[in-house]
Amino acid sequence: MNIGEAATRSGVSAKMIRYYESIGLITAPARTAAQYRVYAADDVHTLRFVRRSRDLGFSLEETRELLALWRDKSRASADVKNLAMAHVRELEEKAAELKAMADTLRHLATHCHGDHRPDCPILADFAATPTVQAKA
Amino acid sequence: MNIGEAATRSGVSAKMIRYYESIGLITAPARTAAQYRVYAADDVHTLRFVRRSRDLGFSLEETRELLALWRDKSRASADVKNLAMAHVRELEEKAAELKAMADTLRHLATHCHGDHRPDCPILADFAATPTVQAKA
DNA sequence: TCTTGACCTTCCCATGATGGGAAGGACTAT
DNA sequence: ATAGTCCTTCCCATCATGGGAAGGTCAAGA
Repeated sequence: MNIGEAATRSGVSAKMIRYYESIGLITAPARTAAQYRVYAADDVHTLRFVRRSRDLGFSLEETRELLALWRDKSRASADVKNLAMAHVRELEEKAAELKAMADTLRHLATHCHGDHRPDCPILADFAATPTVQAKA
Repeated sequence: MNIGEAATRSGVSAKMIRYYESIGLITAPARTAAQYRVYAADDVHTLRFVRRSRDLGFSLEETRELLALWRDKSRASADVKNLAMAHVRELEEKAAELKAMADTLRHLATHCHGDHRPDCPILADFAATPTVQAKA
């Protein structure tokens, strides 16, 4: 099958398939005489794996590791679990960070009338001279 | 004061100050005969405003709007509040998305022994042929 | 006065993951 | 044969930030 069909079947755009190939995430497929890439069903399987990994927020480098583990039939499940749990912690940290930003803003907005008057504690806070604060 | 001092005082790197100027987020300051940028205390104030906005997750374009509102002494607080609340929703959506990813992964990891054996439901899930699923 | 070191300037490049689009060749159905 | 849809490679853009080179400037100390 051509790249278009592989894209449709895997949910990975043709553009991305070529990119993944260029960075060595997936192996280069065979080509027709006219240089068209030719994919097998198994390649679609791999692309779906990548898609799932990306959907769960793994970076391409992490996905590369997961692919290696997937292909290594003798891998230890501990390696996979460690990678996954490290990622879970990253995701949760990031989520907590966003949540904290949202809470701060929501709090400021609570005290903002939200009418035609110019007075607004949100801007007042932004403009306030801050005490030294660390950046996450 | 020179750009280095403005950077230290505002918490915005010199690199970023120049960049913000180049995209018109902040106005170009006066220059010495040797082309050194010269900042006033008020400029540091503006930079701090930008910094605070960025720390709360506003994009540079949103920050541009907030700056305009800040400078417009006759703004309606409703405009500020709307912008802030729209951003709060974005942040909360994003946070929920990350949390969902983390939950899914944590769930998969729960059923993974995490020992020397190769068997691991995490990879098994990744490799499973998915039913059609929408991407967020 | 000269030197040194810390500052400043502009310019280019890199990141991560993705998309847009141009120019040109290949294939398919009418 | 012709149109339309696919494919190819190549370059550019995004978003916000940092790294670093090459070269000019300034202040302090010998």
